[in-house]
Amino acid sequence: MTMVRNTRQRQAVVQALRETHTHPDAAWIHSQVRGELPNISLGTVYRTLDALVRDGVVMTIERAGQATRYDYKHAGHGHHHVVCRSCGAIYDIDAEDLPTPALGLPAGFQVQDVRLEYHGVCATCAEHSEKRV
Amino acid sequence: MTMVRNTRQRQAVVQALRETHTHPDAAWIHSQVRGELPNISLGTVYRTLDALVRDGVVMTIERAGQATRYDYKHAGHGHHHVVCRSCGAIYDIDAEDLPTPALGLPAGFQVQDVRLEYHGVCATCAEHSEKRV
DNA sequence: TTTCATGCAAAAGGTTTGCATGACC
DNA sequence: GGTCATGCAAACCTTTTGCATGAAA
Repeated sequence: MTMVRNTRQRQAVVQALRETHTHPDAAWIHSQVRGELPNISLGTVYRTLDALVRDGVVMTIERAGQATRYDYKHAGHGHHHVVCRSCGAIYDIDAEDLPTPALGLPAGFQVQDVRLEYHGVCATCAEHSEKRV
Repeated sequence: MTMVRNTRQRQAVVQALRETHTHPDAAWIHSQVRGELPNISLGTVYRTLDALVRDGVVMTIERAGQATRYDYKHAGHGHHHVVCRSCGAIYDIDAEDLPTPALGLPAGFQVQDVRLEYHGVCATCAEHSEKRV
């Protein structure tokens, strides 16, 4: 059994994630939590986020060269993500028919997280690149 | 119209991606391509890969803190990915029933790529962590 | 010949880690 | 009191970028 201590730092990080409706990165969470705990370190934020991901409380949206974005898994609120490659905006879409079946998984693989992401260009960015031509 | 030059470096990167059945990262591709072009730089590999992703020829599998893995999109061979969080292994599963519908997308969003990923722990890693307890 | 890609090396982030200190149980 | 988390700062790794050179069209 993994022992997890209920520190004030951990509480603050969880609270910050719960309250926002955006998909913040570690630096944003850090600056946010500093309002309450001015001395909390970025390292602690990262360690806490890692633990939350391992516990299945939080999921990540990862993009090469960009900061990982974190998303609190509110109960009964399954959704997937739409990611704009141009500006990095992330939208939520409801997961009515989640594709959880996953036949053909490797033998013995234990699924912890299913992520469905639509990558492309949002309307605003598409307009801008049209104008540029 | 974007002008893309057909350089030997570009050819070599594409060939390396076509030939492998793994999901290599930029460093692996670099060392591989060096067999033919000993002076090719890692920067060029990255720039080429970026272009290939933009062109829709290649897709990425991204993990925070880990090197991005690249996957050549062989025609008529749609598949999704199974990612082991412990050892980083990536498996392919066929995309028989791809969840491409995506109702509820933001207005005007142009989808370029749909990625469905199953994250969890592979059989081998699960065994090892059991033994450790 | 003009333009774009390359190589090199340095810089820029983001994330992880070691260690002494402090907080939790 | 023992153990684990924290803060700090340095290290690490991946990826990006500036610039002079070289190769494609």
